[in-house]
Parts: sequence; structure tokens; C-alpha cells
Amino acid sequence: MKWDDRIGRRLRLHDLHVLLTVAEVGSMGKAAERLAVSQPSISKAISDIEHTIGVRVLDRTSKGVETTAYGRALLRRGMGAFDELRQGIREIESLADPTVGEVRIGAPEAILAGLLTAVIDRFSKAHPRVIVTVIPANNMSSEYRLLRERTVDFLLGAIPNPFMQNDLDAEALYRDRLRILSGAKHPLARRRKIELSELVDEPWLLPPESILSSRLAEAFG
DNA sequence: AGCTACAGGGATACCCACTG
DNA sequence: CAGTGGGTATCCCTGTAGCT
Repeated sequence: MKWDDRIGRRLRLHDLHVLLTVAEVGSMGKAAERLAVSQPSISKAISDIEHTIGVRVLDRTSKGVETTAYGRALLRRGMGAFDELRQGIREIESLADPTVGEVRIGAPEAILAGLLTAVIDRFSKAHPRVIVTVIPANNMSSEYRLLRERTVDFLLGAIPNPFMQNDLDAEALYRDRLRILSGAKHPLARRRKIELSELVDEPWLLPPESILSSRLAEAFG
């Protein structure tokens, strides 16, 4: 059977959307409530998908439904398809009116409170109809997920050198030097020259699991 | 332990409204 | 007029609680 006959004509976005909702809430009845339709129409949409692709995407249990391995595979690709469509709509909106749109940025609080606030201020004055959404992203390496899932369009923060994420693009905006701060009355504060190794046993205050921590760990060997 | 009633959840049959 | 989407009514299955 040709792809066009089997999938292209019969696997519908509506049914895929129903499957996403059912998988999310774990029951056809709850999905019906969520989508404001009747339970039978949900049941039929799922049945249509299973009939189209020839495998069960949900296991029916007395407590609801659970996705099968086939269902999970379809959901993964389905979410990708919906994401592409969302990007397409945003692109069309942007083409229709380049002065409107939305930009989502992930950044650590330190950058958010300083550099980013000023940048957004200038940007918003230049493009008042563009919505800028900022999402806290304190641990850059684990926040790459936000980029891959397209929860954010950009991430701002310290990046490791070399940058090993082949599927992402990184650009250096500026080079920031690390500085160590201490209290004015600290015994070492009067010294004009200090080797880093002399500080290894000092109590440190560091942001949790940050790139800064790993760089210091490297520095201390 | 076994039976019964009930509730929750899904499937099916049939119908109606809308659209091209 | 056929296809599609969604409705109601009803049935089936399973789990659970209560009773004997």
C-alpha cells in the first residue's frame, strides 16, 4: 500500500491531537472532558489511528489507558510534527507582519538582572509589538534541553570551550573574566598576589552546579 | 471465599448537522 | 448526496466494596 493511501489520507492531525491529549491525561474520558467532546468521539479517533497504522497505540486497562511502545513512538514524532506546525504558523505570522512576533530567551538570573534587562529594554523600544518571554535557566548544560524542545529560541550564559553540542549553534557575544570576591577583612584580602592553589581550602560560595563550579574544579585539579 | 451491586472506563450502534 | 465530526444511548469489561 502506498504511503499516500495508508497514512497521508487517513492519519489526521485531529486524531493525533486526541492521542496526545489521551496520553497526557491517561484516560479517554478525561481527554474528552479536556477537549470538550464526548468520550465516544475520543474512542473513535484512537480507533481510527490504530486502524490506519495497523498497531495498538494504547493499552486499555480498567483504570484508563497506557501508551504502547508504538504509541510512544508515534507521540514522539507527533509532537515533533506539531512543533514544526507551530514554527510554521509563527513564521507565517512573521512574514505577514514582520513587526509582530514572540522571542523566548533562557538566561541565568545574573544575566537577566543585568545585561538582559538593558537589551530587552532597547529591543522593546525598537520593536514594541514583539513579545519577549524570559525563562530562568541557571544550569546551562542541562538547559540545552529547552533549546532542543524549542521551549526557548535562545539561551544566554557561559558556554564551555570547546562547545561540544553538534546540533546547536553557539556564538560568543563577549568574553567574561572570572573574578574572586572576598570580604575586606579577610586575611588574604591584603595580599597583592595570590596563587589559585592557595585558595583551595578556603570556604567558597558558588552557584549550584554551574559552569563556574566545573571551571573551578578543573582549576584545582 | 464467594456472591452481588455498583462505579468507572472503553466500544459500538445509530442518529443528526454541516460542508463541499 | 457522500463524507465527516460529534452527539446520545447502550452494552461490555473490570475492579472494588459490602454482605453472607
